[in-house]
Amino acid sequence: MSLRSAPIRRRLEPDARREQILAVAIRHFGEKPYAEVSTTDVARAAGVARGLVNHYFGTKKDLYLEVVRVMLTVPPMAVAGIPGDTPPERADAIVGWFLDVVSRHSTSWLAAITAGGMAGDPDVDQVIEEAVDVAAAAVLRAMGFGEDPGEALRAMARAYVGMCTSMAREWLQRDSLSREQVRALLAATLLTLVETARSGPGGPLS
Amino acid sequence: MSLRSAPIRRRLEPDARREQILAVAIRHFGEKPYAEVSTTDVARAAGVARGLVNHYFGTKKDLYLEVVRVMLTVPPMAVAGIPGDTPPERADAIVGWFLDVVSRHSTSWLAAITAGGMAGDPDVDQVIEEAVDVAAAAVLRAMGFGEDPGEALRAMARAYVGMCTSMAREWLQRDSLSREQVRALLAATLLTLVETARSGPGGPLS
DNA sequence: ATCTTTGTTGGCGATGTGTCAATAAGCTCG
DNA sequence: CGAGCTTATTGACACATCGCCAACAAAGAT
Repeated sequence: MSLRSAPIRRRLEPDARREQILAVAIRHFGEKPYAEVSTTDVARAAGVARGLVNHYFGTKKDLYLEVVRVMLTVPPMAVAGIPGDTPPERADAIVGWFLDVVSRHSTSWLAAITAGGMAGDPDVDQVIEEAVDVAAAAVLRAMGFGEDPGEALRAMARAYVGMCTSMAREWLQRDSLSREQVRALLAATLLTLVETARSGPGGPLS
Repeated sequence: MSLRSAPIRRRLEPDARREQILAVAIRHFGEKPYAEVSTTDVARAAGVARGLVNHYFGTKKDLYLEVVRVMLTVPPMAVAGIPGDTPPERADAIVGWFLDVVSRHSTSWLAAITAGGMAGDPDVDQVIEEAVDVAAAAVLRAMGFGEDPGEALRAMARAYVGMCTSMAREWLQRDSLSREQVRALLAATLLTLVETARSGPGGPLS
């Protein structure tokens, strides 16, 4: 019998093992909610003792944080390469780019971004907020604002990104909107944002 | 010694007891993330055996669902009473009303709405989506659309509500925007939405 | 072939959760 | 006023998961 009921234990480079476990964890957390994924599941699926998961990632939440971090990491993109001279053209271009990126990673990206809080956990929140902030900054840069557009403008851009994710959900998950509908409204909203911001940089009349 | 180290067991009406436990649970889930709240905590704070919590609410998740449901249940409001004749006036009014409601329950409301998924749990998602849907419908009604504005429009309104919550966060939690800034951008965005929707009801040119 | 390093394992203790039979609080009726 | 009854409430049991750590062994070094 060549049946190896006891799979010989194999020794991997730390980086390789870590990455392998992380890959398994990403798949699991993408399919089931946090609470329904046990480290035992991940360990078994990775063909590894549960203790090893803790060894590499510490806490279960730490593992989850790493997963979300990876899921939300998008190619920093070439903002400089956004085409168009007029604001409407540039708005169209950046929205189109955003929709391309999101639709490419659709399931995992949306799963991570809508994890929006894991019921208010500060650490998870922070990771997500950082990702949103990066996206918001990219949008502002692409729309011609400098490297430091001011806190108020960044806040508005973050809220705009919030609307973008909501619309992406409607398009990709609920299928209640077409890509064109999403594109049209997001582009128009972005222009409204820019306009409103320009008319009252520190708030209306302040 | 009048010290009662063993507080005599009190018998309450089921409704009263249920409501009392729920109140305690609301406070706890509003302060700490789901995972860090144990049913033992809730039971002890309510001066009750842990088993009783399960007796009244079933699972811990069921309890949490009830909490979120209560937190997101906003007075159905008098949408009919929204003042203003022109769209800009009505937009201003409804945004103002929304901001009033949110700021009144600020912490608990935001905690519930940003629980956005409890890391992807379908049940929690559904409760939140229902609340968002109700809010979206109210906005559309107030803006003069009929009782059945069509699926596409409802989807856009839901995404708009998503932006509203993002901006509420920026205002109430991060303090990065003033109420006036939030009001101005949300009102302008709402007008843009209405305009975009009217110019292409089934999507641009469809 | 033996030593050394360190990736890996398996189990212990603690904590949290759902369930259920046993208990007693408070009302009713004799 | 006391016995009986209903049922709100308790306490403990069984099970699952988690973080930790000492012991083990795979693969390169000597």
